[in-house]
Amino acid sequence: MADVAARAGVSRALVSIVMRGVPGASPENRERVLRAAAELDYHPDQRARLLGSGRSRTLGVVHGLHEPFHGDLLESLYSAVAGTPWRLALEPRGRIRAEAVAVRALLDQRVEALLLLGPTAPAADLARLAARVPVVVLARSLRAGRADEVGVVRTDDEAAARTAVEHLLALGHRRIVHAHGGRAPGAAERRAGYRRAVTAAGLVPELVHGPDHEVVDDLVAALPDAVLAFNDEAAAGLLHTLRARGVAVPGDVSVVGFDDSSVAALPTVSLTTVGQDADRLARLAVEQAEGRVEGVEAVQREVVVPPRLVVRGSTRAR
Amino acid sequence: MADVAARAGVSRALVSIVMRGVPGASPENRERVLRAAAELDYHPDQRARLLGSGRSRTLGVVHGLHEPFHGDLLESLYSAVAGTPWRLALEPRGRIRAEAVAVRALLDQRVEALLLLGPTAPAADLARLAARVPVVVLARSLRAGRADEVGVVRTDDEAAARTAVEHLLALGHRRIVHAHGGRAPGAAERRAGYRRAVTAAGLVPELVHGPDHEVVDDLVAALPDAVLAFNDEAAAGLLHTLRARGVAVPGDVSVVGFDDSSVAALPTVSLTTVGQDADRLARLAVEQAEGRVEGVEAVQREVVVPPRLVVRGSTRAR
DNA sequence: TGCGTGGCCTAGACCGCTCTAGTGCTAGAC
DNA sequence: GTCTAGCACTAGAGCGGTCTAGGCCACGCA
Repeated sequence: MADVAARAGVSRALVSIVMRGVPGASPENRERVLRAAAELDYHPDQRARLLGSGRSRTLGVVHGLHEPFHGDLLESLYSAVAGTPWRLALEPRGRIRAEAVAVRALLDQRVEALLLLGPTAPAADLARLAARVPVVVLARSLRAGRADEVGVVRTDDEAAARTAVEHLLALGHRRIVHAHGGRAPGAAERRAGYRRAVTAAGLVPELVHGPDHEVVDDLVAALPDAVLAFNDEAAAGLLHTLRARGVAVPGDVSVVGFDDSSVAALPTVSLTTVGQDADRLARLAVEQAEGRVEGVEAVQREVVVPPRLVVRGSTRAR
Repeated sequence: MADVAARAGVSRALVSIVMRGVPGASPENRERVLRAAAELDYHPDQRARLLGSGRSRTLGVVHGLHEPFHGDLLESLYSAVAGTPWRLALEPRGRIRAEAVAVRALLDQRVEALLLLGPTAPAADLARLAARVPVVVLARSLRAGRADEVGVVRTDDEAAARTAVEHLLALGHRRIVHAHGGRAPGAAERRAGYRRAVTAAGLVPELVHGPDHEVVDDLVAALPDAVLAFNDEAAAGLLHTLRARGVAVPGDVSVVGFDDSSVAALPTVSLTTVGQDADRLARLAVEQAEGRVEGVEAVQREVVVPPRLVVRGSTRAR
């Protein structure tokens, strides 16, 4: 920085002003400083910059290494912070790296808020964490009351199931089976949405747990009009197994998945699915984090985002 | 830090000594400082710490957001740096975030070396980058001479193809077709390995490009003993298509993939595949980066890691 | 002429650490 | 009894920025 100042014939303070892009420098000097910086290939040290200004302007993100949807969310988070003064610091968790380690690393970097993607920690731990730093949880629901200080941004799983059922009903299907996800996150909401939508149509809910061999046997024996799987992996597995047994999809039976993961988009799979709106989730999460950092009063505790139906080749009218 | 020093009744310098875990403090004072730190929930500011010591002790990692294998590599990288003084800084690249942006962000953090996972930049750019900071490329090969300053750690793709062919030969298969990957990274090496191994066994190489519909038609019409696909996705697609057409895998034909990705491990897929040794790649990459940072003379330019055959349910003896 | 006023610029404190160059003290060597 | 060595500890100068307070210099206006 001193070198740039010397070369441009100004003080270090003026270099700082120019590099930050704030008013307070004449056009000539601004130009001169920028040229000197370019010639010396000078780029301000991010760490020093953040240290000097009292704050870090950094949102810490904890994501799972082996969850494809987190990749989508991260992509959307980066576009959500583009153009804002915020930057993102990533710390992954995985098989050998615990969530707590990732959080600790972010706190040691003095991030101003934490964005936790599908956190595994119990609600009580999250509440304790939220007492020290603003926390926004993405892609996981948290019972109200347990952790009121924690912000939540999530997809409306119940609406997602309802949307899927309504799509199938619109195609003329009547007997719609739900292969549910047991105790997986979101599974309960999806079951509820399924039940409600099916019942509302005057039909009877039929639930089976995950598509294992026996379940598939039963399905093949008494083929329903459509199957609503718990997620895309389950749906894809089901789809392949059914086809291997000579059942045409979507000819004989329609299949719907959840998540709009990359599996669903594969040409050989081409799965109709209900996806999460990653862009919107990300944008809302950043806004929520920002609001909490600034101490805005009116920050909602929980924001629920409607899902998006993606129609592909695994569903067809009766 | 001053608060901790005051509470423990020592100087800030001694707190620094204790927090860094270096010798120079009496057991009593060490204990006292640690207790004070715990009571105040004091954790040193990472940025200030790195700023103060001239160096950052940080390896910058650029990874793709939508590449599952990078998740495995990251996991291995974190275990490779555990216990060393190094930390990792992640910057992802994706559809909207260019590799150059990620690299710039890492340089602004003053990382001491760059670990690029499957970089997309041309070799010339990498060479230019390597002139400014030590660079190690993972999971991509780089022609020698083009970028001698760039370190490379990669899997031996040729050996991988050879290993796969030898596995199939050992099972008694004779007519082995390779559905190759065209100009994808590593595809050329895999073709070469396939050709060499097949020819060495006195057989004739048969190459087809990717498993599209016509190719599958041809395969079904004149069923070979085994098919070696270019990667797991292609292999899984092939597997499903063949089964849907009534061809038993591995009963009628064996299928082998590449990469040992998560697809291959799915119970419904259960693909025999040749995988990359992520742990070893990661360890070697960290060592190489470390060597380059320390200016060790004897750093190899390219390190090639042998692949690992993972036998699952898609291959069977004739 | 005197007096704000605002734009441009600089000196220097400060952010929260590390690290060098000491100081003071005890103990062993001669 | 003096020297030296080594240990425990501290003062204070950085690290590379930001930011506050203030200086200087037109310029407009009474």
